[in-house]
Amino acid sequence: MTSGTGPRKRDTYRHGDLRNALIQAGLELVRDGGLDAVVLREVTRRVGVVPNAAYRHFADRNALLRAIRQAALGRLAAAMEAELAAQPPVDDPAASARARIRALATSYLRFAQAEPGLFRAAFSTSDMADTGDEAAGGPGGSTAFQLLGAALDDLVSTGALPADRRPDAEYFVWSAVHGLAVLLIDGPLRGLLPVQAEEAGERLLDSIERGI
Amino acid sequence: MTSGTGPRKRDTYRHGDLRNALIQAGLELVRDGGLDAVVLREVTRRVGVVPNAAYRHFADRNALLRAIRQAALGRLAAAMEAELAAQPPVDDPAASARARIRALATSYLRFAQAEPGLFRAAFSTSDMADTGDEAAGGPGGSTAFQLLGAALDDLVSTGALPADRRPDAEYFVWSAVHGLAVLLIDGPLRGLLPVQAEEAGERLLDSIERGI
DNA sequence: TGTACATCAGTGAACGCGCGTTCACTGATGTAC
DNA sequence: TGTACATCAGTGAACGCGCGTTCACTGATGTAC
Repeated sequence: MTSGTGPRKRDTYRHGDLRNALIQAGLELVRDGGLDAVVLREVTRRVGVVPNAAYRHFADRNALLRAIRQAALGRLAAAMEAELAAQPPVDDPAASARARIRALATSYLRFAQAEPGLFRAAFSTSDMADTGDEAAGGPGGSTAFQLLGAALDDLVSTGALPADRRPDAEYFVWSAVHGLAVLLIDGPLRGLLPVQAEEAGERLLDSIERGI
Repeated sequence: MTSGTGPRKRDTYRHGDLRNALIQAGLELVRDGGLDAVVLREVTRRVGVVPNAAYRHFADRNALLRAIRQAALGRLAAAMEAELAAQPPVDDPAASARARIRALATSYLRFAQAEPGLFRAAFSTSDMADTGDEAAGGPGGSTAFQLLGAALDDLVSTGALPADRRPDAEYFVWSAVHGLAVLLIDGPLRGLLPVQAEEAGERLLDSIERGI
């Protein structure tokens, strides 16, 4: 056992990857306390570094907050990409595109339920005078929105969706899915079991496919 | 002109309605700073009262925060009720129920755009260890959700919506509308003019009616 | 109508606290010769 | 391979600040007689 819980002991004077370590510790705090819980001193404490060491890597607390939020967005995108990659191949290209949309929505909802703290932080704005920084993508580099847009494009190119209904369809789909996610974690549907949530997601997707 | 800006001068020793005044001042702070901006000392400062006076009316800062959040929810519900009341009468009862749903959705989206601070606060949860208090209604006493449910019920009773599609329909409708609201104030659709937002709302409602 | 009194809303002063940020520093690391 | 040196990541100490909350108080108001 080389490391327990609590602040890690460094054997080197330099940390090596402090910037990243601070973000990870920040995510941990966000997980069960929201962005408000990201107290600069507590973040550095967890990493086992003196408070002002953070200033080597972030201009101020706000910059750290922004980086953490971006990281949360990145995790969401990564979860969606992973689900997409795990999808079994489907012969019919139209069915494939439809399945991808369902996979994206499902993983979105699952992430929200599994990581409500990160999910909320990813979409929180009231803090950090939001200097319009863009959403972070996953390892593949695509944001959640872009993944959805691509799947909808395929739906059109396979003829499964009339081209005149394509414009802005991602806004409708994303709105519905995001709205359900909010209901599930903070609204009247909070407390639903994962299975029930999955089912609610399926029914929502039926409605979406009808409505699109 | 009996009162200017800044802390009000009281002519009586007692305030008379301090509890309510604190909530109103809190809403003002929330409007452009989010719930984080609701600093107990600042709230009392604005009302022209000493900080600890707040403790006559709220157990602690968190209780004040909860009351403010409830008030924000109440304002939303009130806006929706008002829009409903302003609706011209329609002969066909099915058309009337549909119109009411559109009116509710429209006012919801309008409120989000006009009062993003209050809207976010109304649905924020990360703060204040949320001891499951229920959503506040408008003057009529109904919450946003209940108003929507009633309109959907009417859609069924007029035969415009098959009864087997009724269950949980409000979740779908609310999800989509709430999701769009979030897109409009914090997402990629932020910055849309009110007219454009109105149009996006209309198109979303077309999709919803198709999908429901 | 007048007086005595209890209530309790708001006062005034103070507390300890942890925060974000600044400064001048130190010493491990990587590079040039 | 060995030495001198510049870099700059992390240190240590300190700052001023405004916060939430507590305490014992005061005096306007409403009520009982």
